[in-house]
Amino acid sequence: MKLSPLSQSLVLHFGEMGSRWGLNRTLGQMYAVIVLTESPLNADQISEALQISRSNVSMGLKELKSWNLIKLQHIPGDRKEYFTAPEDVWEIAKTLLVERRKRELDPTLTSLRDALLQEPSSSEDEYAQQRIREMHDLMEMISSWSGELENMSSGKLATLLTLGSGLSKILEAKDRLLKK
Amino acid sequence: MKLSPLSQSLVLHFGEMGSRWGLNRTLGQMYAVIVLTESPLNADQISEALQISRSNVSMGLKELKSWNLIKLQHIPGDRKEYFTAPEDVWEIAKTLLVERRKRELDPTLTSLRDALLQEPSSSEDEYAQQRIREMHDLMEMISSWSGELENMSSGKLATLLTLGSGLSKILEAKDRLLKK
DNA sequence: CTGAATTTTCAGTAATTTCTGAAAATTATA
DNA sequence: TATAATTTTCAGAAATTACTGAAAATTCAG
Repeated sequence: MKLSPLSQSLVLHFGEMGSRWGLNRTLGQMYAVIVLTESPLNADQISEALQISRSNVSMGLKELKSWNLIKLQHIPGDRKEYFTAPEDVWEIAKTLLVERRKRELDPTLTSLRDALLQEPSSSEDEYAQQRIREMHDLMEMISSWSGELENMSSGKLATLLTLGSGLSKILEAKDRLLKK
Repeated sequence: MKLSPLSQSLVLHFGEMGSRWGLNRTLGQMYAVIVLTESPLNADQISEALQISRSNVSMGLKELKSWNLIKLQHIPGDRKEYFTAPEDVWEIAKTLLVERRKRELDPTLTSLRDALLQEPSSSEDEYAQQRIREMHDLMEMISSWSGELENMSSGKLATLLTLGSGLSKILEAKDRLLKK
């Protein structure tokens, strides 16, 4: 499978961004190819399109599965496994949110909680625990809020995101609103 | 400067998380020490606390400055430069949001826009552009929404985050609410 | 200015991460 | 159940990233 110049350039860009997104270059490239191609792809096609080894593709697919970013499909009469991305980009975004929360927030929340259970052994420790408490409360809020978003329908998410500056106004009015 | 067991264990944790947060181990550790210590720290103290070379600290501080995560202070009678983290963890969170948007979203938005300007040269390209359009619109929304958050006061942000399941209710009522 | 204190830079090295090919494991058809 | 197709694993190699010490640059008190 050969990529068109259009896809090629985006695939390269996703590769460069991959590491910034908590993936890595190959994973970024692989996902770009899968997202941009309408038909389901098998490992050999990905390997050829990106000029990387079959085994590398296998490892990459394993990782993309662990991120829940790809869907496995079977094509009648073909023993190979084929993969697609979800059709709805909102779904993809929500999945990324879930997974990044799991990887970037949850372990730290645990760690902060542990630290709060320790007995402070000096005034320095007391200060540290105070900051730990603040970080913990903040991350807890972000975490539960992100859980909230994860359970919203794409439509509702879109509504929320398009509010723009309306958001502030709504917040000002929220007490009035929630009383009912 | 020697770290207490309490700080030590969190510093190690932040080090491990560093790379997942788009920093790296040393940067994560450095920031943990700075956040958890009440008094401003100079490069030598950080170097000693983390057992890393002075030059490594220098590079790390440069990077933390580029992230706007630390504040430079001068102590009367001392020529060294001292650093602290913002007192308000919400400020830190907002800064992280700004910087990650700049690094993780903005370049891709540019790239997606470029791709949309290309002339599709096949039906495959047309499909690709359709997905690119969806990704672009989504990322644009997230980007401008995050800009919205960046300009909110900590208090308002806290209100928003504590809404929890109230969020959905508010969204349902928003049309009614915004008419006024 | 001068020079001591401090910070920054950077080439080389060390550590980590990613990638490959070969072999092992799994799967599914006949 | 045997075997051919396919996927996965993994040890070593390659590539990338991070770290160090020495030297250069900067800063500032006298």
